[in-house]
Amino acid sequence: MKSDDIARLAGVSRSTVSRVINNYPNVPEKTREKVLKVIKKYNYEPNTSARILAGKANNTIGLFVISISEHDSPGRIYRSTYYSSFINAVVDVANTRGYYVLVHTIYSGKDYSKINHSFLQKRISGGILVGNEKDSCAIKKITDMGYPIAVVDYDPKEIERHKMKDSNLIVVNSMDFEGTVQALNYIIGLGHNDIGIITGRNETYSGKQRFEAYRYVMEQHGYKIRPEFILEGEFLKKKTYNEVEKLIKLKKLPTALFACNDDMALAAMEVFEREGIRVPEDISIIGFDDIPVASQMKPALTTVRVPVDDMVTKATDLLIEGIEKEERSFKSENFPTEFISRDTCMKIDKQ
Amino acid sequence: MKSDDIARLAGVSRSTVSRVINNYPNVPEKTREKVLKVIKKYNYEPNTSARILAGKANNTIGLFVISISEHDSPGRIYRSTYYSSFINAVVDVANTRGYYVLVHTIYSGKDYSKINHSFLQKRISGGILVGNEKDSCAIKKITDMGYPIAVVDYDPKEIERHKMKDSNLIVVNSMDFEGTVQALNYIIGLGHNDIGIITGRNETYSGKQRFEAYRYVMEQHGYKIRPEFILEGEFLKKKTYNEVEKLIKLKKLPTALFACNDDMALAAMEVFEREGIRVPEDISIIGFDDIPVASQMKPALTTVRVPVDDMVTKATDLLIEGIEKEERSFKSENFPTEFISRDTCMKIDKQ
DNA sequence: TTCCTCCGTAAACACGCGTTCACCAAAATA
DNA sequence: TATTTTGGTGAACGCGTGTTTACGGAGGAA
Repeated sequence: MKSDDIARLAGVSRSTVSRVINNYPNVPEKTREKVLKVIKKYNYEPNTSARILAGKANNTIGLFVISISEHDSPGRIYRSTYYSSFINAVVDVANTRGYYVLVHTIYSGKDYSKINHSFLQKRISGGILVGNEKDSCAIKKITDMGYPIAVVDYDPKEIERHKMKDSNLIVVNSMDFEGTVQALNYIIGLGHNDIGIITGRNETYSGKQRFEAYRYVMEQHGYKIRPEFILEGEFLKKKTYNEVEKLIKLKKLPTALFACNDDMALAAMEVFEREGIRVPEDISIIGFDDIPVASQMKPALTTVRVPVDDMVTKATDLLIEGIEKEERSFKSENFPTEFISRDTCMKIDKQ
Repeated sequence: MKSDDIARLAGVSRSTVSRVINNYPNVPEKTREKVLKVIKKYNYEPNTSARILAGKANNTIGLFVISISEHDSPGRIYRSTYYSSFINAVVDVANTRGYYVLVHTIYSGKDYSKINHSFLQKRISGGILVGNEKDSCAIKKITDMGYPIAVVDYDPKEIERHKMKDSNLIVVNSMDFEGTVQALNYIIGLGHNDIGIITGRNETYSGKQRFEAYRYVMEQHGYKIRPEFILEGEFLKKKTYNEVEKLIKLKKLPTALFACNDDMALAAMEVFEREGIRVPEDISIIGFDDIPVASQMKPALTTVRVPVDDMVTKATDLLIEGIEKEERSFKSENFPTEFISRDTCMKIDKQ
């Protein structure tokens, strides 16, 4: 069933059918209804590839996810919850708005050419990705081509640096600096001043923010940052296991540990438990993100909630809106975090 | 950059370029190399839409996921880990084999027409979905069209019933009946005979299997199944909260509870803890799936591991293989489960 | 030398739809 | 009534690539 057939069955020309489908003017109501009836009857829908070839939009957005699955033990793969909910949210929003979602994993900066490729091939008319400053030039290249993309977790400084304020770009962030300050002030309020940190990845805006806020708060209060209390976790559980095991060999442990995400906080708790170090009696822990598990742990993890779902939903919404209105404008949105006090922190004088 | 340009630059005709790209015969080695050099130089790749329109394969598989996000509390969405790892695995495998993945959520049986639609539009050349007997006719329709699909968690009886043994169908299951028997025999070995169950969804093969195995084992041992000990959990946490709250109002509780997935087991544990019922001292609990959290809980959840990642990987592999070899055959694969004993079960005489 | 075969190539058509342009009929105006 | 104006329509072309067909040249056999 193609438009030729519909035209024949409705007794009009193919171009009239096209005009009806695309809601163009210059077609009298009577003719329009006649054509629509035939379309309805045969359940006709124009062929996507042909439409794309003829220059129409493709109703598809690309989702590019950085692959960070960890092989916990042989044969077992741990996939971060963070990115999983990411995909789900995008697909949900896009589907309800009539869009397809093409998911692609990205392994290294080199893979960023895949994004351009998908645009060039007209497979997608918009893209969503998680920011990564290491590849900020790649993003610049994409926006320079005029392709609309939405980036979640991206440094505003990079936007300035690449002069992307007038490109077709959507940036959605969470206010991690403020969130970190709030969490650390809370733990300091409990009497802690030997506070360690498990850092994330510095190529990430959120990773940078959380670390810098840590430094800022410590300096503000005049507390010393011991280099041996800075654990390089890279947002990964595996890395965290190693770092924490190194940490507990020290003579003196920090009284509190701020992990830049929940995955690492949980990993640290595992090691502590194995080694007989009690949380929060011997050491207080704070995480970041508030992944679903955090509340179910024992003790339940004190953390900072990042509204990932809202952020991704917003990013997708703005992207599709921009595509449909054919706007070419820069948009930015910041979501506040929420401090959630649970059971992994304790007053220092009780210890 | 289109094939016309390549032809001109290489000094040949466009059809020669096409023959080179598609590895057809009748093109002398010298010409082939010349053309390949130009293609390489300009980084040319044929336009996908045009290829599809001209009848070529589209290098894309569709992934249709049943949407079962739960709204835990207002503004918070809980998405089952089960389906998340599903998407990740498919995308990983497909991408490494050079395939795109189009993800679509399905809400009801009616949405199954979307699958046919994607095939008709030649957007995809293969599909992967999670089984759901409620819509088994829809799957029949798809296979009847000759479209290759892979189904994870699908009842072999449905295949018989619809006579799909000679269709282009791949079915991948886990051996849940055996897994359940093993788990229940373990708990019975600990002295339990008042064993309750939190059921999954019966439209699901795994849900059916796990429940029937429960009935089978109980009957084998001559233990009575009390209707009030059968909680209808539907694989959902929310539903489980309600059911467990109803359960604990009874005078006599079961001494052990078999949950048809980990999500529900964890939900039950939450309620028990809130109500001061100790696990495993007052009640033993077994889950199913072994989602990553299970091992991190306190007490760590005793469960039956389902190799979801392996299953999905296999399904995707077989699907792509079938597409590329243009085989039209039925294939079925069953993955064994693994019983994992942790800390949520206890001998009955100790209680 | 002549005829036939084989091989490499280019031109032409097909895929299904969007779009432009020119044409014709009907309505409006003079 | 004659002339413009307007509105509706269909023919033709373009999108980029696969495939078929026909043609021309080279090589071998009679």
